[in-house]
Amino acid sequence: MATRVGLRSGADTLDPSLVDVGRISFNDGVKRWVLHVDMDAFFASVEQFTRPTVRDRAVLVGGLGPRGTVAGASYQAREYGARSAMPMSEARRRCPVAVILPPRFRLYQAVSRQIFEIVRAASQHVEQVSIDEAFLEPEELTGAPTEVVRDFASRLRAQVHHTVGVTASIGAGSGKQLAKIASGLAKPNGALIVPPEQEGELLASLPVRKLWGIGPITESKLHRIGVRTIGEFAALQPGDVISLLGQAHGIELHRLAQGVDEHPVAERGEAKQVSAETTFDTDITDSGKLTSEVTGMAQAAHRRLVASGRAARTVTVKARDSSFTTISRAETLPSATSDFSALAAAARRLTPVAAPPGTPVRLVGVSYSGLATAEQESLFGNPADEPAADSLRSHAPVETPPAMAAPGTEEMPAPAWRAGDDIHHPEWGHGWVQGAGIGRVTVRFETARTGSGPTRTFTIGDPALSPADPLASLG
DNA sequence: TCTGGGGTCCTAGGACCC
DNA sequence: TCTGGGGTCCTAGGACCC
Repeated sequence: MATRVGLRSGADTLDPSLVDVGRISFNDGVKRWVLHVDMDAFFASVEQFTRPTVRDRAVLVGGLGPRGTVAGASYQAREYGARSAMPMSEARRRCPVAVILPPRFRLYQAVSRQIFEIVRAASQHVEQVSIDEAFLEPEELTGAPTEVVRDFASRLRAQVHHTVGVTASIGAGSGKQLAKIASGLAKPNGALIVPPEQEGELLASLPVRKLWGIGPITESKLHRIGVRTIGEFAALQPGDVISLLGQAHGIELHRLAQGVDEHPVAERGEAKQVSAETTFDTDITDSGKLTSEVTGMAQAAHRRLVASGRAARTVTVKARDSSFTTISRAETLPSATSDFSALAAAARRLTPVAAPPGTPVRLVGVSYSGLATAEQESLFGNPADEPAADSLRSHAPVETPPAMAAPGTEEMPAPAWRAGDDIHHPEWGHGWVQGAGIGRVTVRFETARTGSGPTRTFTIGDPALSPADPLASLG
């Protein structure tokens, strides 16, 4: 059947449902197909691809400190019960054989960019949701039968895998909600195209938690009144939904549960906020230390603010105490600025308000919002607010970043290699640190293109070893 | 086993203006 | 002097997502 698509010969064989294929039409109830592309265990998969030795092994990507959590777990690690967002200590307990690797976000970003180039080439309408997820609404699929969508999805998956070396799963349905649910069900390395006539049944049988927008709190509210499936939720009276979940949120979720989902696939705008935060290995009480950490976060967020060519009007400082209570305090400036000293000064003013002196603090963060483009800053900024010397000051670091202020290192030591670090050796090429023991470091020399490579052990201070760019591990 | 870091959107209340 | 209603801006917190 599908092979006849587009053929115009033999008028008697024309099937109206096929004639529409490939025609651009967004009108009159012709069924739209929304696809959701989701990379499988993205961070862990990129690690497995670029470090062939761990390709078939349990891999946990995440913070190595005492308060680290799992950012990515390979499917092998998931078999042991390790999961994303789980404390790393718990994940290691469940999966002692796992290889633990610190995240290499720049590498994931680079791979992500390649993936979405492919995706954008396949569809005019793309909405990137995160580093590893996107919705598509390819015009050529409007009104297409299921098999045509299936072919499209399998070509796209093959292309992604061939180009970047990691697998994607794809779900498709009449709206974003169903496409997302379908991709989840298709994982790993699969595709699920939900025909229109099966959507209702599929949706109704799923637990409410699967609905996009229902988290642990809303789930337990629904459980309390005996509602466990999306079908049961859909059957509630609108009045009951509103009193339980609120007007806006409740009604929107209720419509989704009933299969009403007309959200367009649309590219997202620029970020509305830029932030940086850090959790300390042990709580901080010293206010001087706290202020310097806040300044460090102000600087980290400022780097990305400037990189995006923007200026901010509102500065927010967030502090979380030892009881996990989070307090935020904000200050809005007269006009948007990208001047570091002005932003950092506001952050420092807010610090004692968010974290009264003496409070044991486990996390601090700085966020910039009320963002304007840098041009808007110069257009609307009030010159009287900014002394002439400001342009000079803005380039001078206000304080030494905390990392460089670490004491007890008077003799300049060799680089402290950590497991997972990228390394270059003039003879052996690109490698990564498998282990760093007393005075020694073991390096595995391999990239995505080499296959599993050899290991060599060096003394820590070996001058032939130098830090390498993670992107080099793509080979 | 105590709970990361980057975001988005919504709500509610107070200040302020008309 | 009191009342009130609408609109906007700002702040703080919470739920949710990956």
